[in-house]
Amino acid sequence: MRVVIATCSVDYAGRLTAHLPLATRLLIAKNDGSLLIHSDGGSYKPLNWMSPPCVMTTLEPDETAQEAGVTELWRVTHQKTADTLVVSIHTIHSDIAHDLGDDPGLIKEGVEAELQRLVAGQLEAIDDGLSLVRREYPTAIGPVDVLARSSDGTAVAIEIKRRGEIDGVEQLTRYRELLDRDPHLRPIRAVFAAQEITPQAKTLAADRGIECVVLDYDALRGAETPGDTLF
Amino acid sequence: MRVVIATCSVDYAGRLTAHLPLATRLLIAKNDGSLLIHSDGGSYKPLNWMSPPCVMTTLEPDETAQEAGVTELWRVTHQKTADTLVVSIHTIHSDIAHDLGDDPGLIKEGVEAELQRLVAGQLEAIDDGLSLVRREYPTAIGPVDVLARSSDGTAVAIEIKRRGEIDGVEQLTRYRELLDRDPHLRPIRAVFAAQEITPQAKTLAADRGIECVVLDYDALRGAETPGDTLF
DNA sequence: GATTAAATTTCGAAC
DNA sequence: GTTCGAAGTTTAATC
Repeated sequence: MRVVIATCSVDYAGRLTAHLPLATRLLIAKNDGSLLIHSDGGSYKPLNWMSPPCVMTTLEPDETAQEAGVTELWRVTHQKTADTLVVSIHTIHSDIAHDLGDDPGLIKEGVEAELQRLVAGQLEAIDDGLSLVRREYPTAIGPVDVLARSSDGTAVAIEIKRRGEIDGVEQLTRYRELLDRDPHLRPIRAVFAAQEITPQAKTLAADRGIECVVLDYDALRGAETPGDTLF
Repeated sequence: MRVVIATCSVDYAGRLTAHLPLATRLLIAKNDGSLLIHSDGGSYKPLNWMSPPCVMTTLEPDETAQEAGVTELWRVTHQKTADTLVVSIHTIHSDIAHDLGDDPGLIKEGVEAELQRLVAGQLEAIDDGLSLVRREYPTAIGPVDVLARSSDGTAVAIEIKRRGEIDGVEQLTRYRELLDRDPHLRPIRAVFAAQEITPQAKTLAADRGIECVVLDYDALRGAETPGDTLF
């Protein structure tokens, strides 16, 4: 990896055409040929970048460019897509190279899968009297997160999201439509459960006759007893 | 901005819980307190990060940590959400600081808005005999990209995407449903236009009686005459 | 390999 | 300030 702080301008041509005016920025050249251009702000997204697989070549600026103050030209190209990124470097303030080696990678937990597992084990968080039929209940267009039965025997399709948005309601609507064709399941009750639900999603759900439940992750986690994980 | 190459392990607790085992990585501390942790691979997304607004503090490792080889501890916290990122540094290989100043920002062109403008000006790319009613035709749930009329007077709702996926078909379906309630427009013909359309989106569109058109961006751009931009 | 859904998404605009 | 859709999205899972 090579890390450079330089005053430069940047041009990109690919999915779109973009230009960065002359300024001082952080350039990160990774071993796979990819390049990131960061400013001292914004979030983790670079101002501009080139994704691997790609190749970086350093070239001499032509006379016109030299007169404009360009001392070095970096050209990064993606062979397949013909995307090209050109960095016109005026001044290099710092230039560091270091071999990082492979990274063991991120170990994470606590995402949607766990939320689904928690809800499946504590259906009372959705409604009283529900019993689990199965998680990831298959349909022609993909599995429903949870299928359950109410105490009166009605089938309940539950879609679980971390953030409930309009797309999730659409997804659940499609599942319900398919499940409703099964005479053993019809009529389906549909529940949209998420840690947070946008107002628009709530409105659409209400319009479609879909119930909304806001989940409390900490409460679900806290209520889980060690024994629950055995089932 | 401070740029450090260090052998470290990282722990994050917030939306999820995550851990990075000991390895050599690039640490970028931006002026707004945010921190990025990059490996020598992957795309532009860091292995781990903390988004602004947040505060970074450097602390002395306790005795246990020191015995484990930790020479420095960085704690980055987000006040509102209580997210916390802790970097346990064992060895610093490089440590650079540089004031970058504000960035003028990216100038870009060629995104969906332009695609919409091009199609509105060249409705023959959709079908022969169409005439523009208006772009961004308003409905209760948001504007339809383009509303046009066929030569026989039928209203045509056109949804334009760069990449046509199932969501776009759902969106267009909702628009058509609403527009169909207007006696001056009914019955609505719906067209889903995109540079690429996924098979599943095509299938759903066909099932809903929505036409699909694959757009050729370069052709649209090339066919545009200077005069067209006046209208 | 293609496709789909999720992301600690981020980013920008409209309301 | 919220909310919502788009992104040169990226990434992981699934077919």
